[in-house]
Amino acid sequence: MVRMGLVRLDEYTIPFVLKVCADVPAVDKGREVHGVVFKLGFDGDVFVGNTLLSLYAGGSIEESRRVFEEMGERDIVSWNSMIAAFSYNGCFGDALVWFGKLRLSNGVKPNSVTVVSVLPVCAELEDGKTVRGIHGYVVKAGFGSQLNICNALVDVYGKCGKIEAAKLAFNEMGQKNVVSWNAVMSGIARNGLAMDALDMFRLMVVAGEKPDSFTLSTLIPVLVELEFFDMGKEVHGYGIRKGLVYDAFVGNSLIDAYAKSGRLKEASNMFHNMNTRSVVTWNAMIANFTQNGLELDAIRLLSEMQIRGEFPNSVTFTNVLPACSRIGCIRQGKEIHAMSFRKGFVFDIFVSNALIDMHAKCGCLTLARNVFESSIRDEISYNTLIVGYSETEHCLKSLGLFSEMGCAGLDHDTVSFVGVLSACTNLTAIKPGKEIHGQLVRKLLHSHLFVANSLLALYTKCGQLDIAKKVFDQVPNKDEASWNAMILGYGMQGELETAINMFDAMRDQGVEYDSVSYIAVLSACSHGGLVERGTKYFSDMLFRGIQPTHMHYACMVDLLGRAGLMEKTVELIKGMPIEPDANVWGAMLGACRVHGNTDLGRWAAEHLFELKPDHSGYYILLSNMYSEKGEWGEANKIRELMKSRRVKKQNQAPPLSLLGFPSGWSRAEKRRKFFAKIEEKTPAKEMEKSSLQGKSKGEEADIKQLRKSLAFKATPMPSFYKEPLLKVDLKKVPTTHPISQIEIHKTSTALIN
DNA sequence: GCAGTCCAAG
Repeated sequence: MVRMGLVRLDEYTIPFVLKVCADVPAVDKGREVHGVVFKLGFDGDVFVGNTLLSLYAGGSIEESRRVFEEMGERDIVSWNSMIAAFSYNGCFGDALVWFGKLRLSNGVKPNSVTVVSVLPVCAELEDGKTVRGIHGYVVKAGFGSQLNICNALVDVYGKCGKIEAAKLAFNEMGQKNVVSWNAVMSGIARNGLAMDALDMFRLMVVAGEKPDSFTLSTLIPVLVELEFFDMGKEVHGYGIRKGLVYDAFVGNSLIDAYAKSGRLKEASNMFHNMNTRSVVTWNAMIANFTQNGLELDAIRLLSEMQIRGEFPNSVTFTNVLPACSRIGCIRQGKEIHAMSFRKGFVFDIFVSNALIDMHAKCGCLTLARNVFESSIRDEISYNTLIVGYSETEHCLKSLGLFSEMGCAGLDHDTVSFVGVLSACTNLTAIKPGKEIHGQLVRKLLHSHLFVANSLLALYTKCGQLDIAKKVFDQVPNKDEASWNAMILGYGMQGELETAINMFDAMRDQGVEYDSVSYIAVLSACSHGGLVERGTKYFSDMLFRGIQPTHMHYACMVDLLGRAGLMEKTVELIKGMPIEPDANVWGAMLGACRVHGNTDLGRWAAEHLFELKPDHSGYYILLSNMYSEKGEWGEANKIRELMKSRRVKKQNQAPPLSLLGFPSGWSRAEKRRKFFAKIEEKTPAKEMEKSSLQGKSKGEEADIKQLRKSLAFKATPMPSFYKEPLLKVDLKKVPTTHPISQIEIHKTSTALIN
């Protein structure tokens, strides 16, 4: 660096020194020189002023502006420097305003440098109108034959969504180079026209232009979009032959392509063979793991990238959060939340939506709501929360959000409808449900498969089989869930013959039975006391290799038990390969009650006392069984037992299994209860424990190790997030039994991707 | 002697 002490500062040396200060950069030294300039009275000189502008271009807009204003005269370089400074500092609006001022000023005219500086600004602001204006100016001013300007025009038109204009500008170019082709292709691709982009690529090859690394990194995502994975492999081969795969962009797109086609190993190979890994590389790899069910590896990679000195960004968090909720790493999820908060990523709508989803999926609806309330919101934010609430006892909030969404000017889509209908189903709220059905018909969405399935769930749950049937008949491509809903509906309504006929019709129509279909038909059989048929269906199911769940066993116990086949029932329970749950024992107890079998009833009840210690109904039922037989002593004993265990008699309906229906809370209900309980006590600990259930020893050790080794430290949630923002407590909603929507939830999972 | 350099990935 130049020692200023040795340099005589005059109007000849000052620009030279200033240039050095700008290049190093040593802005503070430059400021000293600026002082000298001022003192010597050179600040009116255009050339000196321009050098000062270039000194401040990288940082202080205010200083640049002051220099500009204090300049005695300004030339095009001064104006261009100002526009560049605004653009560099992200002040795109100001850059355009100054471009406007320049056009209005007398004497100075924009040149080609101005045009290439302003065009990227238009792209940032997606301001197609201004591009058109600039295009006109380019032609008028005679820059129309400059390749780089035409390329920039094509590019910016594409980025502003003006595809036709981009194509036109491209076609009008007298000569084209590879950049022109790449620009027009990427413009088409980024506007979602993957097929057209591929056609453009073919034309490019026909025209004899050699694809370069830019071409490949545009083309590969296009092939992914079209699911042309084989072609992707060909492109990979071409990249290898031409040495283009060493390009970071190409490598990253290839990782993504292999990940999205489920080729985990190829993606990993790409990752390991890359010599420069950027945050994008890590993100692609994390997405690879999350998408292919290796959630643990996704979370592990988040810490590994930090160990290797790469900082996660908002995309990293968006990709890793779904992994956290899926394997119950709520603590990691919360750490990411805190980290996003510190880094300001919560202001990124993708991150805030992923956070809402993560909290909602983990059952922490209050946290989800807090993020929602303090972020900018789009359709996905609303949908995530609507679906989240619909699986809890606060279903009413789904309805509130659904209408709020409309008031906020956002369009309801199929996910919103599925969510709100699921809430209506849980609430047995037929009236709002019908209104929503009306909206669906107006929007022509009523025969959309997932939506129609939600409608079926609603109408069958509310006992309106006739409407359900009409909806059902209108669905063109019914799936298992559609049939299951109807079978369950008829079964619940007691129209057993119809239920069983539908079950048979289902397969005749070419729709395969799934686990739920058998629950539906078995419950119909048990209603009607059709022991033989039920048993046949059960063995049929085993024969087809469908693993019976607790629900299936509960149905069978109900079926056999009600028919008085106690020995067979006991045999079935004892032979179960899985531990019987409250549904099974509840069905057993119900059967014993019907047949006055206190011995077996006691056996079942004792298991139930263990499994559901707070449930008064079972005690009362057993006690009543004894009193019906006149065994008052035993009856009293049970009442005493209940008292000593401090089980309060609640004003609650008996479990549905005792009413002859295979009961048990739905998955959502179970999850809600589970989370409500642990949220009160030790959220993170219990959550972690539960996420280890059903994992093998190795996996368990892995998860534990991972939790220990995560590179970032847990930070307490800002108190801001702890305060519930919703002060109004909505009326408590009675919980209901959403059995008929077991299949519906599968539509609501892929919200954030 | 001062300003701008086009097209790509998660």
